[in-house]
Amino acid sequence: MDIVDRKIITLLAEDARRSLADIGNVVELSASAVNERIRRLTASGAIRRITVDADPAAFELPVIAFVWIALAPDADEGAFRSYAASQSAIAECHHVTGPWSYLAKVHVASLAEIESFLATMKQYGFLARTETIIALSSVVPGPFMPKGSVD
Amino acid sequence: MDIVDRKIITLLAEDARRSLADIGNVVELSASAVNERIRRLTASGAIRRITVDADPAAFELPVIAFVWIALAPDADEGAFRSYAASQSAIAECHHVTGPWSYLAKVHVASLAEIESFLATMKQYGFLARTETIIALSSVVPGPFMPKGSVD
DNA sequence: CCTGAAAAAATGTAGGT
DNA sequence: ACCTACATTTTTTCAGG
Repeated sequence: MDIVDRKIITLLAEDARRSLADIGNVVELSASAVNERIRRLTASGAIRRITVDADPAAFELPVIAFVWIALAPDADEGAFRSYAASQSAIAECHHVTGPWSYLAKVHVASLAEIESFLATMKQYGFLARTETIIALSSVVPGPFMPKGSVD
Repeated sequence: MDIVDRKIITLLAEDARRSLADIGNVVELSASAVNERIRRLTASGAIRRITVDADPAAFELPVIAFVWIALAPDADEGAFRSYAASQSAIAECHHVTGPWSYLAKVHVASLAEIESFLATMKQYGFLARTETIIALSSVVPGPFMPKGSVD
């Protein structure tokens, strides 16, 4: 990962459909050299995947919420993790410092859906306590990638 | 936005380099029809951009932090918003319900860098109080897109 | 809004520094 | 590692239903 690799990834982050020739013009390399670098960056895992940033509103998921989670003392941590990974509503979930165990970022259709989302997790026996914060607007929106629902 | 459009975007979210013919096979349309749908979805804003999900570690930004921000009573809200948008460390920033005004997700190289990040915002006169939560690990990682630094 | 085929463009590969 | 040239694949355009 040299400075050119970083530049290439940053250009792709702006627009991953730029041609290799275009990118080559910016970083002063041939299209093949850029291609080979992208291949290496992908193989090494520096590039995880080429993806799409979509509008949550188009998926009728206009509500972003951050949910603090304190896991039930007897909760199966492994089960919680695979549950979180499988839920299409959960865009991110981190184990965090501070008084709560996890922080999840969720995309939902409505406030009512947050309630049923929490109720389901409660039924699974995962939750001790939660606290939900709603995003009213986004100064810096952050990307949205619809997950295929794993039902 | 019908069910086919959603399926196309979801497929692109998994791997935006799939060929139109491939996608067409899945949704049972010709490559041209898929192309035309993607064109429309992009024009309407349902697709914001094709981008890359990168590994923060490759950019030497292994630390994810969530910073709760209470804006100083006399802070220029507009200035804060454009500052937040310009900072490459800030991956997301939302105006939120609850006791804090904003929640920012930041990517940094080290804990020390969080300190200087907060110090800079304090110098600009934006901050009244902040609270920082560190992600210890990520159950569901969430994508990382390097922003070009606007210095 | 779709198909199918032709044209244009981008990507992947080979051989030579 | 990179370049140029070429083969292959993909994307884009367009006539027609």
